[in-house]
Amino acid sequence: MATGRTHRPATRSRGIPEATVARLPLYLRALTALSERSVPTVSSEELAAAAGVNSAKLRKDFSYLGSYGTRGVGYDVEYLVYQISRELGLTQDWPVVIVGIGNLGAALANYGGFSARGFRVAALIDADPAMAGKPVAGMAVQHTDDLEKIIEENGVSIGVIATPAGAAQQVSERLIAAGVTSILNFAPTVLSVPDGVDVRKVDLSIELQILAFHEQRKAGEEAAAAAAEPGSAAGGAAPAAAVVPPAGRTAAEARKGGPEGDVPAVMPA
Amino acid sequence: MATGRTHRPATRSRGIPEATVARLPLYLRALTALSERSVPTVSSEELAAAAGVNSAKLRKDFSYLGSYGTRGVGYDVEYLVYQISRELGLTQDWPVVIVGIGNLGAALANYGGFSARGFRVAALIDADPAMAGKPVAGMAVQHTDDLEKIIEENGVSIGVIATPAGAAQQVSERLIAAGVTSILNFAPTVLSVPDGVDVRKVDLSIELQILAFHEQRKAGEEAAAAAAEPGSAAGGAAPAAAVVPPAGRTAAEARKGGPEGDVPAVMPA
DNA sequence: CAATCTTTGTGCACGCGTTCACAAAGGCAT
DNA sequence: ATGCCTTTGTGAACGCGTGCACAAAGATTG
Repeated sequence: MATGRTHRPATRSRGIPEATVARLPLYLRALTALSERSVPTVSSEELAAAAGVNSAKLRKDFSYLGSYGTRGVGYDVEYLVYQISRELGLTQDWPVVIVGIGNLGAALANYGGFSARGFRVAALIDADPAMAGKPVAGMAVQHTDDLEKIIEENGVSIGVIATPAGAAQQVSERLIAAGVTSILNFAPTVLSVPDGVDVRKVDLSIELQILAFHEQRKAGEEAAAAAAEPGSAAGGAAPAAAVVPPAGRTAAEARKGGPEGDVPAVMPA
Repeated sequence: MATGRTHRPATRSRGIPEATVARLPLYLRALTALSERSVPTVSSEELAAAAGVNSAKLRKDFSYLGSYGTRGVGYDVEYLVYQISRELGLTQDWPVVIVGIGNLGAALANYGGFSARGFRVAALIDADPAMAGKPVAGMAVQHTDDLEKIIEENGVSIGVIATPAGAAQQVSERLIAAGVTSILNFAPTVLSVPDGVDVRKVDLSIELQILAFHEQRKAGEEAAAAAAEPGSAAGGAAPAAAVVPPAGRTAAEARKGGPEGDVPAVMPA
């Protein structure tokens, strides 16, 4: 979603499209489930359904990895699990540090999804001296002062930032200076990082806002449809305070008409 | 990222590209920061830098909303904040429910990002009877039995799923049946939902795996570079257990060669 | 009022990702 | 061994998103 830069064209061969890489974990999860049920083989159609994608897309994705299927039969589940794991680099151990042990950081530390699949939480780091030494998820929280030492001693190359927004940029700089080259950022800020460092962003607030947009659009369409056909019921859920704008062009007008004084102070932070 | 279907072409006019919608919250955040600093206007260049995007892209994004800028000057911050808020539907109140009050659910309930920006946590719901009544983030957890009632009474149209993977599909079905039309899914599962329901997915494990892929690729390139120029230092961070594969074509060979017996049991769940 | 300078809004081209549709490949039954 | 049937792997077309580059628009200065 938010990888800082396009990856340098060097070593362009072997280039697996970014979109494909993003789907490999999905396939892997579906395959793991099949593997646990001892299913020996799957067709692209079945696996695609399980992963929630188009079967043609899945086949094309796999074609970037090599020719792993058997025509007329499908894919060997175990073999594919191994190949994708290897491709994603999950056959090796990835120590990660979590910086910022607040609500979210603690939840992440406790989250099973980390420890599974080759990721090992090497350290929990927080700037609050009161947190230092306190156990979270069975591990003592360490102070930010030791960040560099921790990174280097554990050979950490992946960092997770769960600090408040204000601290995130500085933390990222320290992580990077200490050797981290991949960052998963939960803080609601845009991190600016040097080339060669990958940043992925997880932002709850943004996701919700995108949903709100679609929600509003649905409500608008529904209102328009209801206006056209007033007899029918309201359909889905009625929005709470359905301040549905007159549903239509009103955007383009109004603008520039009112002075800037009419702008209500919208939302705190 | 994971919106189920392309949105129906009906009411295609006004159609703001999905990619643009996804960036609007970013712009809004940057604008809000400027607004707090009482900055009256911004150029596309400045704002783009703050949001971490290309300025041409930003201008094109804004052009979908209308012509809100003043040539030679830039954009009026307050006015733009209002316009984007309205476009995203943030001028109205969106009650949300969080289902699954475990580690993550509790952290989400406490997370400030929800209450800000027009989203109000209407209820916390959990299937564990022992949780019922317990206060989390200053709010009593309610039992799943009352899910439908809660949704309807509060006019909730956005649901957040933070349950274990096994429960997610069923929860989503109940939410949808009760009237929810947008879901933010934190459970590591593919939800299958009817048309007209938007699903967005946040999956920590997937994000980490994507980072691992790039990490591995960087390590491989670095090893290749080091091989070519053995005198230089290792550059960035040395991967922990650098089981760097012979760095090259090895993928295409080996396959089909070994029997399926050599596949190690990779990762638990 | 005219000239200059800044910044927007957008036409255009390019590249990536998705999807269709089908030939090639392999298993399986007869 | 031969033919049929299933499923893969991929060529090709299409559409979306991105970024360049520039003309139009407005402010500002003399």
